[in-house]
Amino acid sequence: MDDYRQHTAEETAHPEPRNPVFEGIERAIHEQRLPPGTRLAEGELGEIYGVSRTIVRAGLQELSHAHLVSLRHNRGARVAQPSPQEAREVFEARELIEPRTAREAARRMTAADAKRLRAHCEEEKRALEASDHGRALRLSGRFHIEIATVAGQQTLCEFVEQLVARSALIIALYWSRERVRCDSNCHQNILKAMANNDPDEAESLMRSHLVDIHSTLRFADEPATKPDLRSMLT
Amino acid sequence: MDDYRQHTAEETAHPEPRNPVFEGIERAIHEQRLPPGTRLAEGELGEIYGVSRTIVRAGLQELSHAHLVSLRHNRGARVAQPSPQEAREVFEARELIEPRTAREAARRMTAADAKRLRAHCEEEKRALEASDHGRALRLSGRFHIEIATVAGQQTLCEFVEQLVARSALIIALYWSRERVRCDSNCHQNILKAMANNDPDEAESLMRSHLVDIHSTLRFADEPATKPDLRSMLT
DNA sequence: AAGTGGAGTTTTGTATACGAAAACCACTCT
DNA sequence: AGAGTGGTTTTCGTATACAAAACTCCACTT
Repeated sequence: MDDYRQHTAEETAHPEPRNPVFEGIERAIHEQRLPPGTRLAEGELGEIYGVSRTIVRAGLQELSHAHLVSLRHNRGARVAQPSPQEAREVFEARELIEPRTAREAARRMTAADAKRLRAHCEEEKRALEASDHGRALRLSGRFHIEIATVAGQQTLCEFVEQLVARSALIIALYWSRERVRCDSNCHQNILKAMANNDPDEAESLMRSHLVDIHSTLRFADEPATKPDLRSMLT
Repeated sequence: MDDYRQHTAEETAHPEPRNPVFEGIERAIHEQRLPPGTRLAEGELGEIYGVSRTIVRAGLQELSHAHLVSLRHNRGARVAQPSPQEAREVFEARELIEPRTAREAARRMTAADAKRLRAHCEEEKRALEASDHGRALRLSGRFHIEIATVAGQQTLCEFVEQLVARSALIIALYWSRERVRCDSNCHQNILKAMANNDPDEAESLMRSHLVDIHSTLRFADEPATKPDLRSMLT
C-alpha cells in the first residue's frame, strides 16, 4: 500500500517548479536592488510576476523562513532589516561553519572543480572592475556557496546559502565602504589553497576572510529604531 | 512615509499566530507518532485540524523547508525519510555546531538557567523511567535546543532546532536500540559542566555525546529504497 | 494648530471553486 | 494468471471571492 521509496532518481525528471516570486526577490536582494525595509505588497507582486496572490504568498513565506523578508500578521511583508545583534550572529555562524566547508572542499577538490572556481573568480574580478556592484556581490556570495557544494555537505551548504543571502542585507545596512578590493584577492588565495589540497591553509584563510569582512561592518551607535512608547511604559 | 523601524518590541504584543498543522505534525514527528514515509493528504489534514487546505498547504511547505516533510509536485506530501547520507550530514553538522553552543552556554549560564535545565533533566529522566519513549525523545531534543538558547545565539539556535527535529526521523529509521540509558547521564554531565562554567569541559562532553549517538546509528547495508526501474534503465 | 474621529479605500487572511494531474480499479486480451 | 487499458475517482495546483483588519485622509473639535 504505502510506498516507502526514497525518491532520489526521479527528482531530476520532474524538476520541482520554483516559485518565481521567491527567485526574483531573492535575486534582487542579493544584488542589492531591493533595500532593507522595502514594503512588498501582495497585489503589486502578483501583477509584476503575473501570478495570483496564492503564489505570491507562498514565495513570501519561503523568503520569511530564510529571514530575507519579515512578515507581520495583517501587516504584510517587507524586506528584512537585520539588527546589529542578528548581523553579528550571522557572521559568527559563518565563522564557525565556513572554515569547515573550506577545509573539506580542500580535501575533496578535483581538477574540474578547481577549473570551475577559477573561472568563477575571474568573472567576479571582471564584475568588480566593471564596478557592477550588484553582480560582484552576488558572485562573491556564490563563491562561498560553491565551496560548500564542493565540500559535498548538502546540509551545511544550505545553511551557508541562507547565511550568505542574509549577509547581503547586512552589508547593505552596515557596510562601511573603505576597501572593496580585498574580496577578490581573498577568494583567489582561498582557491589556491584548496586547489593545492591544503586543508589547514584553506580553513585558516577562510576564517580570516570572514573575520575581516565582519570587522569592516560598522553598527550605528544607536540601533535604527525609533523610541517605542509602549515598551517604555511597561 | 515608509516606516523603517526594526520592530522588536511590538512583536510580543501581536503574537504571530502559529500554523496548527505545522505545530501538530512537527510535534508528532518529534514524538515519533508519525513514522517516516507516512502520506499526508491535504484534505485529510484539513479535516483533522479544522482548517481549509490553504492553511494545510502553508504548514506543509513550512515543514518541507525544515526537511521534515518531502513534497513532490502533483504527488502530495509524506513524512521525510532521510537517506543515510543525509543522516550522516545532519550529525556532522550537529557535531560542528553544538559543541560551540555548549561552550557558549557554559560561559553565560546563570543560576536560574541551571535550575531550569536541572528541572528539565529530571523530567527527562522520569519520562525514560516511565518508558514514555516519545516524550523522552522530545525532551531530550529540547535539552539541546535549550542549550543553544542559553548560549544566546538565535541564529545557531534555529539551525539546532532544525537539526534536532530531523534527528528524530533519523533515529526512527536508523537507531539500533542497544542502550538507551546513556542519554540521561550524558545530559546531566553536560549540564554539570555548564553549571560550573567550564566551557572546555562542556564543549568536549557535548562533542562526545553527539559522536556517541551518531555511532549508534546503523545504516542498513542497502538503503531502504526499492529498486527503481526507471533509474536503472536510463 | 495640533489632535481626534470616522467614513472610504486598500490590503491582508482564509475559504472555496474549478481545471488538471495522478492514483485507482475493473475489465480485456494475450 | 498477469500485463495492459480505459474510464472513474481522488487529490493537487492555482485563481478567485469575500470578510476582517489596517491604513488614509479629511472634516471637525478644542
